[in-house]
Amino acid sequence: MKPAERYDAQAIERTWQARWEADRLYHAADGDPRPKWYFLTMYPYPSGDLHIGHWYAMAPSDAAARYRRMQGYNVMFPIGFDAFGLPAENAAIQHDIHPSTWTMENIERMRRQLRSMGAMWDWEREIVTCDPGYYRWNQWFFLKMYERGLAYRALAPVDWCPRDNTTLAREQVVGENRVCERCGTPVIKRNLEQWFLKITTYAEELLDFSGLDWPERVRVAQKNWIGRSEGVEFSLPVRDHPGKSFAVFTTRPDTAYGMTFAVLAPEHPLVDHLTTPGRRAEVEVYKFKAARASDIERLSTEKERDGVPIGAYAVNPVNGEAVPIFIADYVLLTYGTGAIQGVPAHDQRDFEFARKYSLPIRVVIAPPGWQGGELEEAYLDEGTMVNSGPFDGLPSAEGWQRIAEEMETRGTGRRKVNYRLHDWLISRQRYWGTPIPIIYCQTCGTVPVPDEDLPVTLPMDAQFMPTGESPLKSHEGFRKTRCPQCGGEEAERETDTMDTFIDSSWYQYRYLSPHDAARPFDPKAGLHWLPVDQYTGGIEHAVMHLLYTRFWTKVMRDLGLVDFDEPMVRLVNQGIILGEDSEKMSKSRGNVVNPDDFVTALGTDTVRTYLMFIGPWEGGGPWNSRGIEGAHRFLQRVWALVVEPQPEGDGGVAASEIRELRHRIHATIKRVTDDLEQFRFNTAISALMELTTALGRARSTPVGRTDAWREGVRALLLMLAPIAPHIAEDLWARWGEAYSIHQQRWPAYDPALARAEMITLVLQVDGKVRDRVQVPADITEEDARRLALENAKVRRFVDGKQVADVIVVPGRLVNVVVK
RNA sequence: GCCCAGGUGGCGAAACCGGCAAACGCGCGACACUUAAAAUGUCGUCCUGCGGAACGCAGGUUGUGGGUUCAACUCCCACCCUGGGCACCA
Repeated sequence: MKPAERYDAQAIERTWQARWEADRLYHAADGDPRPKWYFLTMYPYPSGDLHIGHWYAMAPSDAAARYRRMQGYNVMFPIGFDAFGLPAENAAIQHDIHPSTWTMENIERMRRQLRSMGAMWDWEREIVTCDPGYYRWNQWFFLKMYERGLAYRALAPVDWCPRDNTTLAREQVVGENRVCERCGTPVIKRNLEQWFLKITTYAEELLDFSGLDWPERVRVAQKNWIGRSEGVEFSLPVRDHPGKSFAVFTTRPDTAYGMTFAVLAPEHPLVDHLTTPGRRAEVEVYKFKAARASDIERLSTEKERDGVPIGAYAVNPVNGEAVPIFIADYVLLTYGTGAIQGVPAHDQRDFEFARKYSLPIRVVIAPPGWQGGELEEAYLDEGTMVNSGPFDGLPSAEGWQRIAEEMETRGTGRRKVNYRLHDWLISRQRYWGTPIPIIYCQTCGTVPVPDEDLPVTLPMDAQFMPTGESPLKSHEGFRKTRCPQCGGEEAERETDTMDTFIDSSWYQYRYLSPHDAARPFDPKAGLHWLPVDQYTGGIEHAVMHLLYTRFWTKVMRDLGLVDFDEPMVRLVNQGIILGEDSEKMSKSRGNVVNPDDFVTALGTDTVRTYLMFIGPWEGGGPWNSRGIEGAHRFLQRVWALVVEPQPEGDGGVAASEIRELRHRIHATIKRVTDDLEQFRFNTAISALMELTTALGRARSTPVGRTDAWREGVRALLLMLAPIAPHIAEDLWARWGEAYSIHQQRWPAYDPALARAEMITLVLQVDGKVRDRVQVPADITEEDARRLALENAKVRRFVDGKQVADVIVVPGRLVNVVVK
């Protein structure tokens, strides 16, 4: 007997990765006759190094894709890089390196690290979004939307650092007093002309998830984000200002008689017109304060409500009463009409506001048993209408409809569905992004860049240091241009760039034909591959990215580019991998796990196996450096099973022993198959561990020299292949099977063998376990009952008492109920 | 404040439809192999009490308190705690 070879993960992994790549093993051809399966995992941002979080997202995705492939599908599993964005620009400013250089160097490093994972990515389809060949299609889509009126320009506030003279992203505003992260200057709001995409056009359709196999939590988050509500929008004339009025939206028109004040958002355009001279100073101070606060601050319930009267009065259209107009920061310009009716008796916020400023609180919906006393808090439920003129005595639900009708008849209001969702603001005052393909001409106005002039390329020699403007604005060569319509010289390009969520809204289509110069994707390839069958990625993208890509696909459908409504049929979101201290990994906490260290020490297959074994994928959880040893030991035990010389020996094997082993094998195949279907990698691996132990025990007995045992090893390797692809491939070759294990069919189980012949029947008395007996699986109810009643241990607890009932659960237990 | 997810041994977890709570792994302990150690293998390992003890026997245990049921980690009600998200949404 020669000594067995040791498991040398590094050598095996290097060898097989090179071979797979040379053989283009994972290239997914468009014309393949097998059924297609488009498996997409969210592409990474090239931040520098492949983080353990990337591994946690991608290794199990790869295993699931490999499993699908073994099920007989032609699987496409592409990869690329989300290469535009703020971090590159920050790195550039800090380290005086060009964002492009920084990004491309990171991509190069991450490609190497990604390859070390041994995933079945089809690198021939790689995309990099900062490549003009990619982002020209961002521009093309933008222009299509512009043509159809889905892209428009409007004033919108941004967070602004008055010292650096620059727009700040939310993450660049820090601390409770909201200062610029670079210079510490308090941030203010500034209105800029910016581009929007009309996602609200699709609000109703985006609420429809039928036909989508998406997690409940994502559907709920998107529903809440869209925030549909039904109500009435009506107009309030302003007293002493003929012709002036403003609209309010309410979901409670039934409370209209209870309005005792009105509130405008501090940013409301009418505020300046209506404020009386005596109120102006106080109003200005309040407006400034509101502009300093973040929405989250303004919306905090901890904070006391405050506001300022502007000196003007609005007339309640239902009863002609004049009520004071306030501004208050709890009213947001971006929701509804940016103005509300103040009904303190029936809205808690208005109630607190009215208390603070001693405004009347008029009950118009009587709570049950109400005697006309003062309320302690707003009454929000339905009730009987009072103090409401002709509507007194009506149930409020009916009053809702009657008042709405009356407003519509008189032309002062109309029923309306309102959404919380705003249009998508896509302008960024940044350098490192897709230029917006628009030209402003002194003569022709806003002119789209003609198709043949695309792409509008991002100049590499721009000054991207913070100077106070969009970096492209100071690049004369870029900014100054000729009008494509009139040829005039007095034309300038748009200098803002696009939100990077645009890149990721349609990248799944670009993978189909990443080098196509004539169109965003090849429709023939699209017919074969689309839509995406399975999408995986982090739960943090539950709303924005996943809503934008749904919107984008609906627009593409309306442009005739695709013939389906939803981009991804199935979605699974993994949880977050935490540091060993169960805290979020961060450099400042010092709990960041570097996957490269473990890959070097134990091998990729061990890291992959451990990440999948650690717990349910959708839950996330803490990393444990000790626990990974267990995964490594498991792979070593599989290794030993195949590689170590088999002990010689003789001896008869009973048919029942063979049946027992084969039962184990087939039951395991069933379990692992079911688990992988549902992304339950942890329990799949524990089933494989149990099978490995069983095969290891049988190995040194006569059963270890039977076909049944060899069938078990073969099945074990096949089932291990998606999880630990290198060791499975290597052992497959050593076992004498033909290359490659990754082109084999997933093992099938025989249902008859997967079923157990004997089961453990649990015998209970009053729900307490008193004995367990081995019985044939097909024992009759009658036999089970008799067995229980005759059982000595059961009788000890039954004797002397009366049996009230005997419950038999076939195949599981018998419960004898006494008394 | 609201919404979502979750709370099970020393730790990560399992229990799929209401039917054996703790599979699998980590850690720990004992033993085997070894001159020794590492590695590997075997056995043990939720808590309490009673056994000299292998084997046992009895009771208890899934954040807390109730409820439904022959039977509850699982369903219902109330509460506490943790994590994530957010919108005072008129």
